[in-house]
Amino acid sequence: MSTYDFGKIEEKWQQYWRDHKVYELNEINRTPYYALEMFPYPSGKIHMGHVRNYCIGDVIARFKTMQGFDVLHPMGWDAFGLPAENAAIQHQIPPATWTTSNIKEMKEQLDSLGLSYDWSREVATCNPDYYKWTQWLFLQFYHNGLAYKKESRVNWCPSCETVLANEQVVNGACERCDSPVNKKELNQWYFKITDYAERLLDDLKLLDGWPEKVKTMQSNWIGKSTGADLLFPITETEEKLKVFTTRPDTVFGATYMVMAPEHPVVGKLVKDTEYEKPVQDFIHKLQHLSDVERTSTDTEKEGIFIGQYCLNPFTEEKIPIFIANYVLADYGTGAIMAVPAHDQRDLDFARKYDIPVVPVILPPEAEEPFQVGSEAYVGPGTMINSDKYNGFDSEKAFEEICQSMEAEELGQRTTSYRLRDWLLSRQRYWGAPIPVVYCDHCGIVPIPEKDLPVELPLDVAFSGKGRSPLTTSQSFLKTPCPKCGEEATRETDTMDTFVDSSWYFLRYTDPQNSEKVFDSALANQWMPVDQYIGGVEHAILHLLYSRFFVKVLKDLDLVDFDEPFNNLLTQGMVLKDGAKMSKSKGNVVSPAEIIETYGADTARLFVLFAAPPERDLEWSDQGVEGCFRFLNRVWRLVIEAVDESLLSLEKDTQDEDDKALRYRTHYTIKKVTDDIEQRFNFNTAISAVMELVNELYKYKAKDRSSINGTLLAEGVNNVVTLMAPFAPHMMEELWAKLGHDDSVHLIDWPTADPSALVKDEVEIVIQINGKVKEKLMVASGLTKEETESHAMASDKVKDALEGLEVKRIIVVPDKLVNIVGKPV
RNA sequence: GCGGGUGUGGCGGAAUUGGCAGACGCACUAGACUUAGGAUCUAGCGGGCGACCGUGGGGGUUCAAGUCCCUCCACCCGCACCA
Repeated sequence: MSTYDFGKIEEKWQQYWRDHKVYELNEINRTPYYALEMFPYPSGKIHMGHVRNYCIGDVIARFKTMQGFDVLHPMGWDAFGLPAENAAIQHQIPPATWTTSNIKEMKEQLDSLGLSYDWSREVATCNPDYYKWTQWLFLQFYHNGLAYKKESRVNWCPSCETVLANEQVVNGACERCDSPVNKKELNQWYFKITDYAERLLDDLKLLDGWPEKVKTMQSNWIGKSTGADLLFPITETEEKLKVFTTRPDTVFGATYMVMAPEHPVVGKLVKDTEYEKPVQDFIHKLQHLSDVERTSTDTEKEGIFIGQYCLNPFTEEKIPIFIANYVLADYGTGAIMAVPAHDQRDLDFARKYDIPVVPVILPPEAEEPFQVGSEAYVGPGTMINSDKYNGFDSEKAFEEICQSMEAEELGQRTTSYRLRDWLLSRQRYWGAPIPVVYCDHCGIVPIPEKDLPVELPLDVAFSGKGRSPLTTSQSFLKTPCPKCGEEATRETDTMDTFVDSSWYFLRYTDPQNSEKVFDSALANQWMPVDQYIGGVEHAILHLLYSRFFVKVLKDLDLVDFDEPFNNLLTQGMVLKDGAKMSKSKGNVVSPAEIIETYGADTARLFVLFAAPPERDLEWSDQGVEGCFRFLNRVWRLVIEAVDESLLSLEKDTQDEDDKALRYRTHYTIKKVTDDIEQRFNFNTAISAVMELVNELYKYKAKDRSSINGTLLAEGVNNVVTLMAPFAPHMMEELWAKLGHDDSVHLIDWPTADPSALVKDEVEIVIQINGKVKEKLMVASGLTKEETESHAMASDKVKDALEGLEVKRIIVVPDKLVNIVGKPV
């Protein structure tokens, strides 16, 4: 008997699929289905997270193909980014060389898993024929007022004289030279994603196929809050301080003001006063802290009075202005009215600096006089200490105060979003150059479309120091102004790699188009993506940016849909010993080694079997062994059945065993189909096939005369068919051994015969007071009354009811009877 | 801090709509075959002698709770320049 030689089989079928272009898609004849997995950053080697992600996608793609769809299943490379530039600095390898060789290596590893990609559509974001269109899209944003420049702060290493990514800042110090990191103001490009905040929020309700948790996270990230902008006159100046508050109803309790230390007006207010020096010292001290650290409640609230006062227009009282660490410049107006009685952060601050705390809302069960304790009251209630609004319900006061404030031009109702505009400038080399020049005469001039792409130059130095390698390239830096022809300077910043990945799924629909970003008809035909699969760590940024891009493209009439991804599956992490696999923890399992030892089919089966896709997966070497054993069991089942000529045995009658086998076969078809299609529960799909295999072994072991070859063949063929998406190489081989001459991946997915699923008898459970006392086999489909009389007729039940008075009987037909009894 | 999630045998997990907790697999134990077994096959496998007890802890709703409600605890992930 032939043994399972996975190495040979996998190589053979991968070759076959390539030679026969099994997964290349040219014209569409059937219903289109777009299956997409998040493309990887080409770090050089695939890790188990990739294996998991791509195996999930591959099962879906193969399954949908067998169900009769024309499936688009492409792969590519998110190829720009920081690691390539680090490699260039460390080893003096050009980023392009490093990236290209990584792509080659990773592609071989992906192929070794037997994934059904249409490689003819491969894209890499670092190729000029891709980033040409990234630049083109930037220009469309620019021309439509969606790209603009403003000052923004970056992490700055004074020793390397370079900008650092958050990731490169370790405990406030530069990861390379350990110097303390500063902040520096730079003029940078932004996309106006905030213009789309409302639509990005609203359209979440179109996304029925997204996990609730991802929608919630996006909604919270956008962070819509309604409230009011209020104007507080600053005494002794003509200035007014604008604050955003979600609680205009608490304005009578505002006893001080706080501005963000970076607020542009702060400098003006303290200029040439005794407060100037301490304020500047305070600002300096905050510089190395991140927003998370600054606003953490673990961090003590700290602030400083800046020597100025505001007039609270409602109470007419003079209240002091502070700057403090807990107010952020980017949110709202960068300044708040502080109401210590009704905001915990304000209360903590007020207590520390001895500022009056005036309650203005009485909690429902509290009584006057009301004292604020250590906790601020943030709920609704009855207005107090609020002049003519006293006694109002706080929600009503909210409305009245807003109206009065608008009438007296003291402010207006507004909506504020936590979402900030998208900063896309990166002071890096390995990214798509931002296609603009700066001309002394004409200012900012976009590169004309015909001159795209603006290619990355090769005459650059990688030192890890200085503003960006691009500033060292003379061939790149100077160029004639497209408008006036005078010498101008190119923008040396490149784009955030999230820009590249916000539209790659559109390029796959028309990857070789050299005339257009993509053909709209093709995009409209394939998009939205039917199933998108990737890590939950992308739940916010990548997915939000992609949604934003599609909405802009819709407004530009390039596409006719609103959302990029109809269905989203977020897979969990791969863990070992309870922790994420990482080099530093030394708990990495290399996919290549697993494939070498057990074959790709075993590796695939394990990552799909060990946990449902949404949950974290705990790696287990022994679990891998188990999957390998199961595949061997399938192999022997088929080979033995063929070798012993069992599949052609004839038998006219059908006995109980035959019926049971047929039921099991069709039950498994239904179960596997449902599990893949409706729940993505590949683990339970696989375990259902395991059960069928166990049944088939038992059946096969019977005397030859009692074996129905047709039913056995039906079972065996279905095992191979149902397993085809999971273990594609072995099933292809077994399919051939079963005498078929077509590819198992191109046959029709089986459907269960409903007649085989009808059961004559069912087991019902009899409970007394919720405890199981008896199990009975009864005919299926009985009425409640019939079921109840079966239950009451049981001797065990009669015994158990001894001394009990029956109060109630609950009957769930075909399932359960619960008799509620009470001691007499 | 803010936001999201998870918690079931020795382990990974199953229980899809509130209806038999522990499917399937791993590990383990015993046996068979065998020169040998890290192959394969057979049987057992939550705890307790038992009545019973068991789904992170406590409380509740219900004839019935892993599933619904309240509360507490533990752990994990994201936080805008990693991708």
